[in-house]
Amino acid sequence: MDIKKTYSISELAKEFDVTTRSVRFYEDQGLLHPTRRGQTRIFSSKDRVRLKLILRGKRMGFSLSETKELFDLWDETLSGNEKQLLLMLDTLARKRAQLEQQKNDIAQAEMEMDTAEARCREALADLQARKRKQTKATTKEPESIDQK
Amino acid sequence: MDIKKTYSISELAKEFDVTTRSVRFYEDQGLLHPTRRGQTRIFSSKDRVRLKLILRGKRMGFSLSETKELFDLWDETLSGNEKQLLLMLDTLARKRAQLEQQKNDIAQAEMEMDTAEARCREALADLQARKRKQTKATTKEPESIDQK
DNA sequence: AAAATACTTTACGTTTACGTAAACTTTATC
DNA sequence: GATAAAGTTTACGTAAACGTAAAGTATTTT
Repeated sequence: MDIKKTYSISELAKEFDVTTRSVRFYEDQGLLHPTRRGQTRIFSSKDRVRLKLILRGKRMGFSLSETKELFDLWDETLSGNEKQLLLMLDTLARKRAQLEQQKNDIAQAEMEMDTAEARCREALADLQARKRKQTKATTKEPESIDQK
Repeated sequence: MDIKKTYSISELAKEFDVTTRSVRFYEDQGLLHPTRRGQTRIFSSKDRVRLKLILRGKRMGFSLSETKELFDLWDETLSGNEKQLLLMLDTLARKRAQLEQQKNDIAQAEMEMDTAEARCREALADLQARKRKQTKATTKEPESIDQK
């Protein structure tokens, strides 16, 4: 059970650091389904979870429509007929493959960042060694810690 | 050392499964820097590597301009002054943090997919158990695999 | 009750990452 | 040397994901 049952648009916006405009847009696109009290939107904790999923999806490079497809598929799956269930399993498998690819990409990127960082540190060490030499050579100037 | 020294636009496009339009666009945005023989673009193996990086970046949810920033920063870093080196190290650290976040996101997503899949399989098993019962109960009608 | 605050709809604007078409040139092939 | 294949520029079109402004309503605070 979540702490609260319902949320206003600005509560959600603040919590997840998005604009209310975005939240309304997600509703427009059929990703969120707040009820209304008069005109005012009332978001359920299900909506809250979905917003979290939307944003995670974005960080993972998923488009809104991809995320929507997943939501819709899941909703249909809950209605429980066999075809939907099989379709969902299939989709899950495909998404898993995607995640594997992303993990590979990340691992590669990390390796390259390792070597990039190493090179940077080498170059830095070089520069600083040279600086020390220069300082020794010209002992008269003490402003060796020169920044600007 | 790579197999080849230079590449045509369509070679690269084919190898990485993008359109030539995209490749030209990446050049336009300053991410690739082919030389010319007359009008024709000639891509170096450095360009090839960069194209690979562009596409990986996209899979990881990076925009072209983010990727370009990294390229530019790296080029400047190679010019070797201390400020650039420190800036690069800083940027690398920030990117690492981003990758950590993505790894968390992926781990979360995988967990949720695990439970989703489990539920699917349960539901499927349920349905199939019921089907078997029905078949036993009403042995007279063989059209128990009712679909429509 | 007036003012401030929060929320609403409507609608046009913007950026990103290309697609698509037109009209032309260069290079390879028969 | 014709013709096909691959490449080029120019330029307009488009979908996604909001930003931003306008103009109104509802609620809360003073």
